[in-house]
Amino acid sequence: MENKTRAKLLEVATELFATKGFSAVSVRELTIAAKINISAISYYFNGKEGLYEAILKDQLAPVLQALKEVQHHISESPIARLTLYADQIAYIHAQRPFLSRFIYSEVTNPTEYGRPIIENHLSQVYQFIDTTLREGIAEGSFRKDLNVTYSAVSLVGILNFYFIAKPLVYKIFPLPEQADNESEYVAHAFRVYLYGVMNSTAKQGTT
Amino acid sequence: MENKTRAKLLEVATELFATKGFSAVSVRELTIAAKINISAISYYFNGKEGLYEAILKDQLAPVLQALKEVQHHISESPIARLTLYADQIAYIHAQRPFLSRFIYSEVTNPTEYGRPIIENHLSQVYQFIDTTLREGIAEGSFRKDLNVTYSAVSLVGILNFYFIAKPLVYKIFPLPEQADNESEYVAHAFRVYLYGVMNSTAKQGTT
DNA sequence: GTCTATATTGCGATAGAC
DNA sequence: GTCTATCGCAATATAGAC
Repeated sequence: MENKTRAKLLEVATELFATKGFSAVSVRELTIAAKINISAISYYFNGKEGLYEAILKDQLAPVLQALKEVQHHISESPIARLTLYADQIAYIHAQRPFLSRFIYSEVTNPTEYGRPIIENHLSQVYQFIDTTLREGIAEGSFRKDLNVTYSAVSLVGILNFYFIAKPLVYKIFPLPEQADNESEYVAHAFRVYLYGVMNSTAKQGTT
Repeated sequence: MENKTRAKLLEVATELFATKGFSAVSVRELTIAAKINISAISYYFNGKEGLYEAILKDQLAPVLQALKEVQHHISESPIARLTLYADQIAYIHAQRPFLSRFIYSEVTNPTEYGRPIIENHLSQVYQFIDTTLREGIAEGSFRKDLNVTYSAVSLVGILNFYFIAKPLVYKIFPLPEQADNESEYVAHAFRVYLYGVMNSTAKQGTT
């Protein structure tokens, strides 16, 4: 029970920053929503920016973790490694429903603090995909006429876009909200992508 | 020479709103950057919000136009229609380098004014893709085990993500900035997608 | 650790002179 | 159509009482 105020503030601020963006949220709004005193933000986080930084760091922690995890599987095949990456994306986004909003916010409208962090994260992701695609091409699994950079962007786009578009998509196509559609979508999208980049002579065994 | 002030304001505000987001831009910042008087915003656009609305409307106009254009080609094959759509995306984004930022901003952190507009636009896009994919499946061009909703999201994701990630990608992989990489990317991504959703028995004639 | 009260700054908007 | 001056308000932050 030590830090109920701090915890409540983090919880409320995560949702508000995610949905409205950093600048559109005021500290008053935060403290009213969290039902805490206005001075608590300075007390615990040294101001609004400190609070945002703490939240961003917390949100991105599992992404860094996942990247390290994937790096430990260099011995596996390129396709297996990309599959592992896709699985982790589904898992992480299922755990953190606001993560994609923070990332997209920082990509489209970077904050001073967030920009270098996001750049570093995405850079690592692209390096990993780039390397893995090159190996897959050399190995003969992927088509050799692929532009590796473009293919890397395509993979990130096809896997991640769902998480930001989700509320909109469910508004347009009222599907049954089921338990684990994150991983269902990612599996589906990853299959489309794999079929799209694979060498046509080797097109089996991916379901 | 009638409206140099108004035009300059629109130009500067488009870039600033696109890169920083609506709330993070102040009217003072705008008028200093445009070297105009602070009262011009109210005079021409009835305030900051009116200015943003005018810009958003202007940015989205070609998207609506493109959707109407595509609807006129119902007689063509599903693949031809999706190809036409992809071509138009490349063309529109090449013409409007800030468009993707406005769209992503409104999707991740909607403004009061922008939300319904963007929802309507994306709804039309998804309806079009949904319908076209269903036809393609019925016709036998696309795999019949596709989840149509997921496949629609995947197409939008794979085609559009590049435009928002572009500055970051060029930072990570310093490629030669060439004239028309928008349509080059879209063509590449669309090919990957098509290979991914097509019926494997019909896999030729798409290059 | 929580509160009130307040300092300070910047915000968006506009009245009214030119 | 452009300007200066200023209004009213909300922003973040903090000093100091409890």
